[in-house]
Amino acid sequence: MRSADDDLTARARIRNTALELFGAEGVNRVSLRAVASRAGVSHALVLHHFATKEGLRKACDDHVISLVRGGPEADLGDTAGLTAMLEAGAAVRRYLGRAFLDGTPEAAALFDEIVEATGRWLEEGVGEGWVQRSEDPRARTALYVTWLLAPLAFGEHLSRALGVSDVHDMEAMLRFSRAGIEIFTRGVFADERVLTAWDAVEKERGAR
Amino acid sequence: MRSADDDLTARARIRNTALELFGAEGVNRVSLRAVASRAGVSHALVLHHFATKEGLRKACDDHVISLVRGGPEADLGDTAGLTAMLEAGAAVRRYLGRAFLDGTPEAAALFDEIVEATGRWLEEGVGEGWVQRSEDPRARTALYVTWLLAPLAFGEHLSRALGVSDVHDMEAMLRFSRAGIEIFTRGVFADERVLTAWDAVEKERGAR
DNA sequence: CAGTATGCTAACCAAATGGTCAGCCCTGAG
DNA sequence: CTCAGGGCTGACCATTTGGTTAGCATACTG
Repeated sequence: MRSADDDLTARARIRNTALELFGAEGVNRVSLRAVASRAGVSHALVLHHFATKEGLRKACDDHVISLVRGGPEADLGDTAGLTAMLEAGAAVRRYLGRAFLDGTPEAAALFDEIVEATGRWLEEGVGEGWVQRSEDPRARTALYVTWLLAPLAFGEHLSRALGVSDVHDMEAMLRFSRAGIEIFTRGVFADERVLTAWDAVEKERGAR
Repeated sequence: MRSADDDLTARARIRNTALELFGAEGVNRVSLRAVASRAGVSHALVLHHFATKEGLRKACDDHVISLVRGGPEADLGDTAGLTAMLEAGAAVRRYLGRAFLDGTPEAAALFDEIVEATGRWLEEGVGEGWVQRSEDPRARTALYVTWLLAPLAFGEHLSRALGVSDVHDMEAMLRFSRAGIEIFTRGVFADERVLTAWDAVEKERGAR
């Protein structure tokens, strides 16, 4: 890993280091000096290349997003981004989770983009009959995407619940993606009683 | 709101203010001085009551968790915590989302507790026939809980996708919970082809 | 009344942070 | 060779941060 890094320009090395640290600790818990020292450069060089800390963060955002966008398969359709997320390295995934949570404009744009693509994909599926019709397609799409991305944010807890040591362990990821597809395919509830109950609650709320 | 706060002890007022700010901005982006000034006290008083910033954070954790645990209905079963989350105020929800993301020990314990309760509930449902049988019950439970909590972390993006202005708008929450229950009840996919495709991919991966 | 705990504050402190600046070193062009 | 420009650094700076301390006021208790 370090030997591979040696080939990179200092600028790229700094960005990669920042990506890693930001993803692991959160942007504002990581100082420029920490990034610099871990990248083996002076902290002034970081500013020299990225002007401000915000500039560095944005560079990370752009890099990660380009990785996700221009992934192996150009088409976001198929499994709607999930594959790209799966393929991305652990550091990138961690960073993405933070970015969505911190609500940077770049992350928001990416989210919206994924929602839009997924919306089209689901709609297409409805037309072709392999996706259920929804009573609120827009909400369903948004929630579907949120759920796909949820493990990025809850990875730590998820892995603990599965009894896996490493948060972004590949085996664990495969396991819960499988569980997710199972839910998306067969649902969780075997009959409509929860749905009915919920509708009753809402009706009562409306009457109140 | 402010008039209601006037009745509280300064200690409680500080905690509530911190809860609000921490939830909105993230713990480490909020200074003790910011909390103090917003609560209308000196920053030294904050330390006087909570000793350290970490102490304040822990007090917030404990408070929020006790709110969630000892909610209206003592039994976490039914809708498995979702109701409690719905009933909790926006500030509390925001804070909870941050807490899960920051991975504090208290949040982790709460998560595990919810997973356990939900696991029992789903198992019971399987026994009684109103919950689908799963091929990996543990993974399903973990994912189910993660998905229930996901809106806490992705609220901002979710509301944007729904075209709602306020992140924790009640109407929006009702709308996507309904969409969620719809998915849990009927699934998303109308046939098993995605599941089958996924299994094929994994088999190929295993062969590799 | 004396004494003492408690809520509270102003002033202060050391450390760390993001950012600036002057200048070194090295390569590549004239 | 010269010299210009980019990569890179050490030293410096203002600001903010979490945390400490001494002390004030008020209220309860003997």
